[in-house]
Amino acid sequence: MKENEKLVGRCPYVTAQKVLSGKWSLLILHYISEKTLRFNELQRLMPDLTQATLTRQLRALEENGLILRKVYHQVPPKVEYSLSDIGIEFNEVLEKLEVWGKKYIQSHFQAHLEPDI
Amino acid sequence: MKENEKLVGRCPYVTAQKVLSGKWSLLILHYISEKTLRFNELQRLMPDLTQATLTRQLRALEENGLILRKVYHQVPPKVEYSLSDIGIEFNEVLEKLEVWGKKYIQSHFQAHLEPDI
DNA sequence: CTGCATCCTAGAGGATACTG
DNA sequence: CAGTATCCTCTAGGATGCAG
Repeated sequence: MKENEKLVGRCPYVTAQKVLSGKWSLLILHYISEKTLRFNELQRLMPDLTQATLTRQLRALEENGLILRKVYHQVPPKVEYSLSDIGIEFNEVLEKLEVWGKKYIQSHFQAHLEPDI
Repeated sequence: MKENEKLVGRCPYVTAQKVLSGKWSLLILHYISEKTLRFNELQRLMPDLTQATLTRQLRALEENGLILRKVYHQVPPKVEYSLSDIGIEFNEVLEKLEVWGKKYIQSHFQAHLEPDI
């Protein structure tokens, strides 16, 4: 689980893989890319994550420099998440990924399902 | 670890995340996208994976329909890996990802290191 | 509202040895 | 050459409860 560490920071693919390893990272980035969001807004958008997990994923993305965390010191607390510069650049990837993901779903899940989320 | 299963096949991001969850999947796809490769060629390109791990990653990519596995029944055996149709389409993502990954590395790893792999 | 602390489990992936 | 078969460790992430 640690043998690719030496490639992080050198190989763009290994580095990207590492940064995006969170199970929900792509979805979170997608939502935040559309609009700055508060913690509970993200929760409502993704009811399948627990609070603890959402927190961890957000921390990881923040530590990796993809998102910004702005805290309003007030009661009750308010925290907003937005994309960093490099996070904004990731939109290019996200767009291609969405297109590809839809094609993939079309070709692998032929059943009629509810619309995308 | 199973709570996003219901979104696989519906949400392109969750689906993509799942398909690409292997630690080496992006790198493997990158190499195969350039050229059909044999098992031992992949091994030599990525000396950090053990045989067992490489096999598992390839199996996963094959099961997810991204790569093709062609077996030549001869002695010694010969197996070639190449991209499937949907795998070829993934090149669009890969290209953007590589560009972004390099930018990310530039902005986060300022030290002078050996060239990319 | 936005977390952190704790516990727990599944499974990814590394190491090593063996095989048709 | 291209794998299996084991074993073992580690950590991501789910569940739940508490807190400023």
